[in-house]
Amino acid sequence: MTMTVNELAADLGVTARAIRFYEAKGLLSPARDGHNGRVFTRRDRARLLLVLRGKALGFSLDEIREYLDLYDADPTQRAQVQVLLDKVRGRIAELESQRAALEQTLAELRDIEGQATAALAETEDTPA
Amino acid sequence: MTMTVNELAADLGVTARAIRFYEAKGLLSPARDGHNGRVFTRRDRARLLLVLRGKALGFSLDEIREYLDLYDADPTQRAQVQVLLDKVRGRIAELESQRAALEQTLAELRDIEGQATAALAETEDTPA
DNA sequence: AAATGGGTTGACGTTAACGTCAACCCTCTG
DNA sequence: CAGAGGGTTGACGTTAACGTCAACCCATTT
Repeated sequence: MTMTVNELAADLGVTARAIRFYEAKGLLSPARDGHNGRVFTRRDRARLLLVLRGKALGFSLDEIREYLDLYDADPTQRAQVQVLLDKVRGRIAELESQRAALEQTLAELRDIEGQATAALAETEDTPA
Repeated sequence: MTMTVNELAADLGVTARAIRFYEAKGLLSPARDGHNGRVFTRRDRARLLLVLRGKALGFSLDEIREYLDLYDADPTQRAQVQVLLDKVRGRIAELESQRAALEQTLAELRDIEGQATAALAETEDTPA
C-alpha cells in the first residue's frame, strides 16, 4: 500500500535525492516510520505527479507549491476563496498564452518539416 | 532602420545584459559599428523574438540555439536535411506531449475555478 | 578641459534544482 | 558479530542564466 523513497523514485523516474529535496521545499510531506525511512502513500505519489507535470510545463518549484496550495485550499473561507480564484485565473491566463506560443512554434516546425521532406523528395533521384 | 542594444532591450522587454549574453552564447550575431556598439537589424530582432518564445516554452538556451539552427540549415544537403527532419520531429513530439500536459492542467484549474465560484455563490448571502 | 551619456569587456555574485559524497544509524543474515 | 543493504542528515559542488559592479573607451555638450 505504501512505498519507500527509492521505490517511488524508480516508479516515477526521478532520483531519491530529488524527492527529498521536494520535501525540504515543502512540496511533499510523507509520513515517517520511527527513525527509519519516509513512507509514501498513493496521495503522496499523486502529489509528486503534479509536481512533475508542473516542472514539465516550466514552472519553478515555488510556483508549483503555490499551485498545489490551490488544491489544498479550504473552500469554506470566503476571502481565501477569492484569492484562490484570482490565482487560478492568473495561472489559466499564463497557460493559455503559453499554449498560443506553443501552437505557433509547432506550426512553424511543421512547416520546416514539410520543406525538408520536399527537399528530400526533390533530390531523391539526384543524390550528392 | 537599425537599433542599439538598449533600444532593442527596451523594445522587447529584456535587459541589455541578457542580449549580450545571448550573443556570447551564439544565439545572436549583430554587426558592429567600429569600436562602438552593436548594430541590430530587424532580422536580429526577429531572431531574438524566437529566443524569447523558446524561453517561454521552457527550453534552455542551448536547445534554442539548436532550434535556431533548424531555421538556418541549408536545405540542399541531403544528409543534413535528414538530420534536420529528425530533430524537428523530435521537437514536435516533445511539444505535443507538453501541450497535452498543459491542457490537462488547464482543465483541472478550470475545475477548481468552477468550484471556487460555486462556493462563493453559496455563501453569498451568509457571509463570514 | 571636464563632465555626461552611451557603449564595451572582464570578473565575480546569485538563485534554482538538484548531484555527489561523507558519516552515521538500524536491521537483518550468514 | 561482521557485513551488507536500505535509509538519514549535513555539507559542498555544479550548471544555467543572468545581475551587478568596475574599469575603460569614445563622442558630445557645457
